[in-house]
Amino acid sequence: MPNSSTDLKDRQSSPNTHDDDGQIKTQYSSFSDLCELKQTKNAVGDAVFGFGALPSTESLIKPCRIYNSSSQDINNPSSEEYTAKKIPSTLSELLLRQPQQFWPTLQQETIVCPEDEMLRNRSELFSCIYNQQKCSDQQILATQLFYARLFQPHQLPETDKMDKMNKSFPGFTKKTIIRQEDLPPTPSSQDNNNNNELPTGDGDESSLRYEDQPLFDNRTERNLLDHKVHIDQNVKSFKDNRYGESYDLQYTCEFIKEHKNILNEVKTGLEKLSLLSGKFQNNLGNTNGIDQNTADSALEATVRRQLKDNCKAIDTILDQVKRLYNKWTSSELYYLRSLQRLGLSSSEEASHTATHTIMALAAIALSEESEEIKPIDLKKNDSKPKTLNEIEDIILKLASAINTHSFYGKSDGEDLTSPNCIWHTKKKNFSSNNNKEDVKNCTTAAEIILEYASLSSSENDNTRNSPHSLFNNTNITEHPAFLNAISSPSSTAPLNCFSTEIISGILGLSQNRRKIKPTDAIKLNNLKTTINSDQYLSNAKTIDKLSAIIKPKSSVRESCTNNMFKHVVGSSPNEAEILIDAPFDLSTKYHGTKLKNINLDTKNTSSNQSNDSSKDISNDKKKPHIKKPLNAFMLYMKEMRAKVVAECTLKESAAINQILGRRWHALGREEQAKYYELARRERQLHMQMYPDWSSRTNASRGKKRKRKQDTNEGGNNMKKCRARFGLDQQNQWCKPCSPNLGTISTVSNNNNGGGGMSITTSSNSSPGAGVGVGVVNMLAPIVSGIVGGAISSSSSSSSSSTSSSHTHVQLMMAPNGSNGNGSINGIQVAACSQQLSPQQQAQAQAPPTYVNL
DNA sequence: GCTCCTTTGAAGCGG
DNA sequence: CCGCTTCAAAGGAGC
Repeated sequence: MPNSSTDLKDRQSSPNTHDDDGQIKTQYSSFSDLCELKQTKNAVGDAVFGFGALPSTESLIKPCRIYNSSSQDINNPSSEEYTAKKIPSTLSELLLRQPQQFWPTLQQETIVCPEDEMLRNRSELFSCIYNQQKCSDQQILATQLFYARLFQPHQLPETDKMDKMNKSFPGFTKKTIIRQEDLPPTPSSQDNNNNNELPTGDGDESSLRYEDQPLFDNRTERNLLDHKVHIDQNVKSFKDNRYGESYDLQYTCEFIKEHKNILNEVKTGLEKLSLLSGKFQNNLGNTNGIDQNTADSALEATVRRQLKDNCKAIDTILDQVKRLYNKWTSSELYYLRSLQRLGLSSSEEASHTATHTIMALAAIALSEESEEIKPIDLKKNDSKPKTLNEIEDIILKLASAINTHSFYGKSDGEDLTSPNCIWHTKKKNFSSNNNKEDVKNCTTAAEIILEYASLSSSENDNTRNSPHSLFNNTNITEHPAFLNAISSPSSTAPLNCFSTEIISGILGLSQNRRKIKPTDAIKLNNLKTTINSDQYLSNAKTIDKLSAIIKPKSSVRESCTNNMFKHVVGSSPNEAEILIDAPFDLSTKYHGTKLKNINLDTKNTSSNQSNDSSKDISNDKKKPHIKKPLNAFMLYMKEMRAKVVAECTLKESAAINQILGRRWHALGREEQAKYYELARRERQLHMQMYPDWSSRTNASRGKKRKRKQDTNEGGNNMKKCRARFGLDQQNQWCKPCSPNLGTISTVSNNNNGGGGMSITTSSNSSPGAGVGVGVVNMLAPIVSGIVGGAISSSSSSSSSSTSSSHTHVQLMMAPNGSNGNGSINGIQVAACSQQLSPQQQAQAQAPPTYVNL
């Protein structure tokens, strides 16, 4: 196996080796190492990955071949070596075949140094993913960045980590991703919202020069700079973290997102470039007839030929970029879904670094396995494409293995003697950190309860008397949820969900978070989770006993155990219906803030332990709130918000959302379709998890019932434009909002009525306090009616408002054609309603003027 | 600490 | 079926 004995630490000192083909084979564990390798000549690649050329489509799309071998026998199917070292056709095949080969568990008693093994295994997987691909040096660098980022933190002690990151990331941001001197000369200094000064082209002599014409305009550069800022912010967030642990997961998620963002930017840039090239070609063709000069014609012919070639090259690259984007999208999806299935959160507070790392790696590696994205030409040659669940199962299996390993492993400096207490594994901060507060926090009532439960559970199984046998590979504790729970520091883990997972893991209830159905599509069978009825009963008794003990104690225990035990007990076939309300916050799929909130809520209650009287009341109130699945736009917003925030100075979400709304409409159909598909999956998953849930469930709880009565007029008008444009863009406020500025917007009396132009209005028919959420999408006739004076509140809730709605209309071009909803014929109208004074109403009825077109 | 703002889309409800 | 309302996310701002 290639590099099987290579340690990442070694690689830091000798960063690169080459295989027979001269390809970079090893990994770079610091970004500065990567920077040294930078010899880019390809501006496109630089724009994509900061320092490398685009990977070829084939190299990144095709399934990874494992274990190149020079042996002749390896190619002979009849040979023993072939059998032993048979090259799996795909990475997933390899992963499925023998996970222990990569992530050995303690069952393999030959393990002497789990840390070394882990590092080796990681590097092996890495090799599996990329070594066999025909990548040039530059091509592989980009992905190496990702892996270096993933690998590095685990190898370094806490203090070294910080130093290393401090050293590596600035180098990374300056030299690799952005490296301003590497940016192509800028024709003109373009200001941007981040006030980044672009280089004027006269960089230092050591800077690398592009041989080719820069393919990207200033905007791309600006985006790259924004990207740099974003990275810097991430670094800052890393530094802010007390323990230097959380950045890992954060980066795992954000790195994928960053890849996607950059690819998206590149795609946009390429599309523009393609367009410009086409125009140039056309212009060239037009002038051809005018200029009869032979020499010029010959030159034009040459130029035209080259332009044609360039266009072809651009299209090819564009195709590659799109495929890469899909790949990363799939990776992200697999990763997040796998996290979700383990009950883990992508929040920064989660710190199952090893688990997340391997899951991210596996997700990336398997991103080609999906039938949906696998190119046709590859489908016929390779093994059967994996379904989403199959891919996730592979990831979970790997996570299971790595968790078993890391639990005992020395990756964090703990010794090999197994911990007696699963909550204080010496991992992370509890024993090594002197922060007493942490120790105090980790010893919550819930943890004690769970520990007791786990011990009780283990007592029921004689095979789990010894620490090692406790985590026998075939017993229930192999369940990744359980393992993850174990490997996570309980002071930072989200208590409710996390605890539920643990209890379920103890009980061997692999799918505790939702009602178990025979038709359940999610399969965890290959996790070898075993449940027997005796075990269940004994554990159920334990839980009952615990509940009895705990209940009178405190509200925190009430709140902590309420959910946990409800689900555990509810997992009984007889009581499965209790699971209907099993709490699972879908928001954990994409970021853990909600999970964190849950956790915080729980902890808050813990500070109020004396409040026994409110126990019953809180018990009733503790009904879980299952949120709606995100729709396509919401998914888009989540993904793009950070980018928009980085690009502009606007702070308020309302304004950001407006921009996002416009961008959403400006999005191509294909792009939108991607989010629609994602949203569809979300809904399906949500339906699977909560078959009995409906949005009415939430509504009936009366959590946030909106007031329907409208308000005293004017009260919130100021707020509207302020929300839209922000305080620093008051010149864009409408007249009612800003009497001094009075840039009254367009009052458009277009009577298209849905004919040639579609008008999307965001109008609160009764602006003011009450109808905050009552944003109504009105169609063109309504707007026309409003503007034309036939003013009637389109919303049923605005009866008391005596003043008319003024529609603030903005026309903007939508690059895509008609989509039948938001924009037709490329024109889109965004409108916001405002309360108008009588004068303004008169103005509103004046002949239309069009602005902002 | 709660609510509003703002966006789009999905779902539920009433007519 | 149509139209309206609510709620998903986000975070600054106002109360």
